[in-house]
Amino acid sequence: MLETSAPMTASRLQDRSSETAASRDASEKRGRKQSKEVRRLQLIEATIDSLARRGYSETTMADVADGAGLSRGIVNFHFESKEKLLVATLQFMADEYAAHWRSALQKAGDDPARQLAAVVAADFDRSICNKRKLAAWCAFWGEAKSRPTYQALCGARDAAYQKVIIDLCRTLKQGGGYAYEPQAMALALSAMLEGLWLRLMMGTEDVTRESALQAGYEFLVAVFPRHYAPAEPGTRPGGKPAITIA
Amino acid sequence: MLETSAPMTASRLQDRSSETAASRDASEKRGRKQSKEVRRLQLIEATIDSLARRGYSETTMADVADGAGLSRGIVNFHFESKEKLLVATLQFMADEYAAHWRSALQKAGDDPARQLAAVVAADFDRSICNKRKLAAWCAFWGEAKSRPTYQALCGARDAAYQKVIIDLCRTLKQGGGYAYEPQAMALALSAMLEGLWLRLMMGTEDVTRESALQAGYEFLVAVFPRHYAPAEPGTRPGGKPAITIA
DNA sequence: ACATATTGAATGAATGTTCAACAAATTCCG
DNA sequence: CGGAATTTGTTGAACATTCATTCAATATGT
Repeated sequence: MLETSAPMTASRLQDRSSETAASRDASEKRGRKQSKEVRRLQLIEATIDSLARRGYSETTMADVADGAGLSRGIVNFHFESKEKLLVATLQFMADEYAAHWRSALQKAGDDPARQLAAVVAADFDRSICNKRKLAAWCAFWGEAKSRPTYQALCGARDAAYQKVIIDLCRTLKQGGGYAYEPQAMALALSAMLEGLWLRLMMGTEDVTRESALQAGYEFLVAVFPRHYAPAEPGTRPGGKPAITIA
Repeated sequence: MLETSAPMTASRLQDRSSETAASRDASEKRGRKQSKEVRRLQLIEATIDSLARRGYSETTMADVADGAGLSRGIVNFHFESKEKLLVATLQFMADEYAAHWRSALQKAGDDPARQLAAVVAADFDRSICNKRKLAAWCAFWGEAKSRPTYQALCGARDAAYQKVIIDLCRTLKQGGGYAYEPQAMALALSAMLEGLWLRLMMGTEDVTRESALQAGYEFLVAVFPRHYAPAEPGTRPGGKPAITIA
């Protein structure tokens, strides 16, 4: 359950002398101008890999370089230092996450109930929510308290995200006559999503992406009963987990 | 907001030559048999301090020894290695956490609604929920994926905890005629608690122990409306956050 | 030819571990 | 009881290892 989305991981487990998927995509053909940016991405991907496989404290420059199939000194050429490589990696993940939920929000149309459900579902999308990425996020979380730079980037669910969730909760409250404080409800919701990520990363128990999303939906159904209803439980052989927008 | 609970922290910020609080408690008087265990605790406290202040990756044996006001080689005498010191520290925190929620559960009496509220409240007790401890937990989380030993100990809310929460949710469901799956609801609840810890640790936004507990209570009120009701919002100058057991 | 990208060995700093010497407490024995 | 003998706890310097960084040499593309 919860397989990784990147093809790199598998190949790197067996042999580091063979070229990585990312390097195959990148190399040859390209001009230098382009290649420079591609190299950075390649190294960032290798960093995420290493974070997921070895953890923050055992991620070394050599490991990243090997993972990318390049030489030792290369990282200090493209990124100035290890610290800057890690910041760039975190920035990359934060940008990717933000783009993802914004896109989901937009695709959901104008109905606030549908929008909120879409943002919740987006959190458990394969492209965002896989062992590799979650492990990397968690690695940064663990170092965030003692590093202001990380702290600023580390909230995937940042101030802008929080504002959107609060506004959606407020809108639903007005439209459904609920009693709750939107602020507190939004905090509870986003904290739960983050907590579910943590559980998924840990991999203990039998929590899967599906059961995590299910828990997220149950939350919505319970808190906003006039906007959501559980889909009939019998009829979902393998399709999307169940929720219905009223 | 969210001050640390241990007296050691303050003294260590100014001067490491002066004896630490913990060492003052421990030293003199005691026989060796006793002192050995006390030393271990002293070093474990210093480890938690270092994890909170520097993060996992920058916590060094020298820093722990200095923090405890002892010499460099001492840690390898009481614990065999750095790895074992860290495992012992994590074990200590896990035991402490488990003892805390079990105690809260027992004190809550026989009413399941009161029990569940008590377990939620216990999570935000000063003795458990302070910057120092939360930062240390998070430091371990960040390394847990790549270390099976950590992974086993790292779920503060472990299998036993989860079972209790599920059972309480099931009992409430039967007594109140709710529609939710107890398993999923318990997952949502405990994930939210963990997520709130994470937010508190990050210290971003204006999340405090009080507002986090408030969010936890709002969850209970929303999900189990026949068992909980929000206390009247106007009347709490500084007392416990508001919830009423029906 | 020139600029840019890449290599890999050399370097130096940081850090976990070891250990011989030392201190303190406990036991042994006259 | 009192002073050696012994066990236990502690120190700090020495050691070996790991790792980020540097840089002269080389390769590649313009």
